[in-house]
Amino acid sequence: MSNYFKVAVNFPKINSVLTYKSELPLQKGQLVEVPLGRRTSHGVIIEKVDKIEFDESKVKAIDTYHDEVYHLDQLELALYEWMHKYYHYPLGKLIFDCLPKSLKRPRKIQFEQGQNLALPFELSTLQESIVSKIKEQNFNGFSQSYLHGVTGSGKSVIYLQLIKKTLDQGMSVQFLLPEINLTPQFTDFFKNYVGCTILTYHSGVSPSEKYLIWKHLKETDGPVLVMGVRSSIFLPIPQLGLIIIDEEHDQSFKQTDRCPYNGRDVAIKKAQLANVPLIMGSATPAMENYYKFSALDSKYFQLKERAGEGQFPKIKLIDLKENKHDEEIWPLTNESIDAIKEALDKKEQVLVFINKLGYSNSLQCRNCGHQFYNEKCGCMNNLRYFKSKNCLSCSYCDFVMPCPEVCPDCGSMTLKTKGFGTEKVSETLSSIFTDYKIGRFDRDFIKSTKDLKSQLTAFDKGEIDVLVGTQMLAKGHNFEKVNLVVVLGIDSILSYSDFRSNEKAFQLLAQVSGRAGRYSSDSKILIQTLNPEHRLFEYVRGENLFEFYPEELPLRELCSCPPYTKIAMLYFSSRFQDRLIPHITKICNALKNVIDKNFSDIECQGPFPQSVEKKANQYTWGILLKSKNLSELHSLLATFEQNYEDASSISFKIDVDPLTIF
DNA sequence: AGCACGCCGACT
DNA sequence: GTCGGCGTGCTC
Repeated sequence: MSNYFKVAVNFPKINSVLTYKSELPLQKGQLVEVPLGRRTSHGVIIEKVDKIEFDESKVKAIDTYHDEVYHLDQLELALYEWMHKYYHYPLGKLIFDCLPKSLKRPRKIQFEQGQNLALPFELSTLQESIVSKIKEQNFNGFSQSYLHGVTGSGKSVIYLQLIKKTLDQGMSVQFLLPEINLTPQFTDFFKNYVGCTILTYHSGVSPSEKYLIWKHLKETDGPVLVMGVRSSIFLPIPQLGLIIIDEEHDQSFKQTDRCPYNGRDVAIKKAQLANVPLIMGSATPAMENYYKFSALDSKYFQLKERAGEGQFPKIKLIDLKENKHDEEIWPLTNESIDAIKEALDKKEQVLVFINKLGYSNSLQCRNCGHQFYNEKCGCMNNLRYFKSKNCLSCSYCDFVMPCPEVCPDCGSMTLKTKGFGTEKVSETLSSIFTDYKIGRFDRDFIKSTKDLKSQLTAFDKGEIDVLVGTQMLAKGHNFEKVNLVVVLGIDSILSYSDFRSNEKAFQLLAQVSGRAGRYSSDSKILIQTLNPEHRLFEYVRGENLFEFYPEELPLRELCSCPPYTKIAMLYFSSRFQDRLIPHITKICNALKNVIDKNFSDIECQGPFPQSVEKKANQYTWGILLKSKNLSELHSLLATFEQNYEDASSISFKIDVDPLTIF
């Protein structure tokens, strides 16, 4: 007499839960191997069922047991099931996307142990009062608290106190943070002052280490502190007692490939399912969270002052309209150069921030005007020029070609560069400040955690005087001798037309300005812009950071955008534009029909092409769904999935809570 | 996603 | 003739 089991199988159809039979006493959450079509696949036992509602002869038998390290517990299974429903993503595929590779022969590793030192300073009155309010009011089962505090206001110290309280009760803490924040500087702070095992989990951790971390967590009861990026939310933490999400607003919490989940929102759900408190923090909260928390007195805490002697930097805007082009120093201005010179004379260090990689945005023939596109992937965007690697590369896929010596059209020898990136700026600075060392800090220059550490160490030791970098530079690092930050190329960010672009530009500028004057009372930010009257610049200064939100919220309400509505995108992709457009048009019309009849709260816009319509030889178009009512949105998406008929060579993807709608 | 079947053009 | 390109269909 065999039993029937529902098994979530690793394949990409929305109904990836299939029924199998077995004589074995299989447990919920157990990993198994099952026959699927003409092959075998991985699966997870979801539940035992007594009856099946279809032809018995079709049911196949479960093959074998699988790795016990990944045996899912009740909480893990519930979390995956919630994600499956919320993100409309196949359950089986979701689970196997989230679990690391199973290894037969992992190499040994040593886990780090906290030093349990006493704090060498006392908490401020404000910090102390926030800690005790959270402990008293929000530490009893699931609750959410928010720390809205400027850079340097001591959010970390508050986290630390709450971590210690949790560990003292024999419970573990899960600490989530953006990839780039996982620098030794940041983690060492916690390693010094807690007494338990500390596990760090990020993209630099090898499959072998990931496997062993998982195994360790499954086998231990002892309280641990896990500090990790987005994907660490899936770790099976023993005796979970607290979840913290630092830099909650950061875009890297959102996964862009596979299941487009937001690690922050999954973490909130996890805290709720595990019935533990959750703390979020940021200097520049996501609009959604400001909206949700700012009216909740007992859960929302503002820290408006820097804790140490550090003062907010002064903001100085340099109007590029008044600065004539000077080939020698372009893209910098005389004013920036003078300020950098002054700082270097004082033996201080300088950060220069640009949001672009490489040497120039594009190359163009001076003679015939020929431009270089990525013909292979088909997108009509210019290839970026990288001087030291002497190549042209596509910003949207991995296409790279060697830089041509002459124009392929007319044979002319002179190719001119247009626009600039980190490489160009560091070259210009090197030619001006010949006695100083100019360093770079971007994805192109820093490939690994090792590179990151060594570049930061070099800067700390003063081996580098000016550090030129992208976003990577803007997050989390504390530089003692930096009192000047120069910001270039911000105009291209201000001119995006997404509903979130103000928020993004604001967060970026605020973060960049948070890098200066952490330990000084005299620091400044120079921003080169064609648009110095832009209202965003008003809010970037520390004491004004809080004013951005009440100004921005009404605009969101006016355009029916989040946080006032929930949105989802439906993306359709194909190699054939002439099949894609009629198909998505038909789908969109059908959707609008259904919405008219049954979903009065939903608004449907589109179809429209993605901002880069063709990428890696695939055309992509989208449909936008907006709703004041989340459950209606989900029920429409579910209806769509059930009734959608596959069309040949067209794939589709659902993105719930997309970060961008173009 | 795999994996096989089947249909068509190209080449020993 | 048959090798292999890829379009199509199915997975308890």
